[in-house]
Amino acid sequence: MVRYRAPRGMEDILPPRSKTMRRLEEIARELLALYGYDEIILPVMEQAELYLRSIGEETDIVQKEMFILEDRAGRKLALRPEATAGVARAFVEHGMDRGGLPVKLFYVGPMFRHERPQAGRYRQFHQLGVELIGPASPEADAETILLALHILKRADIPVELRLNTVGDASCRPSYLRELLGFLRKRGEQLCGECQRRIERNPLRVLDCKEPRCREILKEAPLIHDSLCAECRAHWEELLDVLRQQGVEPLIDPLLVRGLDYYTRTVFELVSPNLGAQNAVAAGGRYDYLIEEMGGKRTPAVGFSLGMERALLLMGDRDDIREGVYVVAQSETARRQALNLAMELRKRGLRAEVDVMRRSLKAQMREADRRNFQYAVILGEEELAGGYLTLKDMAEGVQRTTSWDGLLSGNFEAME
RNA sequence: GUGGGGGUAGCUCAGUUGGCAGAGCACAGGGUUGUGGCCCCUGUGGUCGCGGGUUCGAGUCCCGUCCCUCACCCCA
Repeated sequence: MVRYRAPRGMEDILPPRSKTMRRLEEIARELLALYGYDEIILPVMEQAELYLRSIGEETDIVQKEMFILEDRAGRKLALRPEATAGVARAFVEHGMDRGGLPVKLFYVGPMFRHERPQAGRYRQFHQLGVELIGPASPEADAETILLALHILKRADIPVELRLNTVGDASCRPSYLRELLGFLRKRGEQLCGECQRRIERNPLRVLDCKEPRCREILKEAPLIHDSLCAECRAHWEELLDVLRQQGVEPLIDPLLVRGLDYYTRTVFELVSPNLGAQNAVAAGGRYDYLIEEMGGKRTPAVGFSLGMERALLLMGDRDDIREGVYVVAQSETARRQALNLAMELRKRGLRAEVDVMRRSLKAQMREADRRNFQYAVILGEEELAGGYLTLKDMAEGVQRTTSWDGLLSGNFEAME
């Protein structure tokens, strides 16, 4: 009987999954270096108000999904539901613009949302995210999208790019008025949830999945018809740059993201193999967030990638045969086996010895099961004769060798 | 928060009309005194999610509860 369980929605990531997760992270880190991003390591908690201000008070994340706790002084802290707000806060707090723009940052780590767990959705999950702070250009949007695509491609995860624009402060308000007018007129026919959303967050009505809502929304005014000249130009240039890079986005005029801070570009990288939670990575532009955090008006764009979701689409790689398992037959041999293993390790080789005090046969089995390339046998005969037996575990052949020969890396001359 | 499907060995799952709790895999030991994989034998391992009820008897029927899972909502 199990006495304790991991908290609901919080998963233990065991080997070999943990290895695969590390592999994904390494792939990303490698590319991030090539694109010129440096890591920022943030606290996993922030003052709760930070999220109200940045993500939006009416969003579900803030309304019902935050883990909130009080410190001893009575300050309300929230476990971070996402990291962009924290990056923006740190950027402002440390005056990071003083070293010149752009500032290119990435982060990796756990996020927390108190939701009902589901496939690809956890209460603690890991995101790897990128923030490109400073540029207002569509090329910047394109670069972050291309980077996200690049990472996923390297990880062998096929995705589709869904793209939209949500306008900015100069065109969104008038569009919202227009949309609101439409929704109020047709509100009766919408689902109950949408009727509530009309007043609280009308944009969200757009991506309702109810068939009858979708039907009505076909006639809804689209932001694309209301974009200001700047937003339109930005949008078209972005499409242009992406296409030039061989990326054909799926333009989804109804794509709206759940965070209030987005302006202009929003995107999702979705996989058809994920079930309902199909976004592996998502992001967008947030030109006012830094200012909202008390900094100078600084445009920025970024995305975050759900590691668990990516992991769902990655297989665990088979371990390749590697290293030396030192098999010892007698008690005295065990001491020497440990010595040999230590010497091999000092030379940078994977080397292990039996610590379960098991039989030679069991040690051989272990060497095989743990995918060692070689077993070195230190038995009675070897001790007496002052030599070692080296066995190639894949080929099944063995020969004698000397301690020195082994340490000098002389594995190759096997028959 | 709402709905569907599930909780039996470490894992994947059988378990007939209520009648002694099983298989495969994994793990451990062995198969003529040192040698892994294939094969064979043996073994370890279950308060059948938890609590109550019905019954001579409950994994099985009833009630409650917790958890997992999928979907809605929302999102990475």
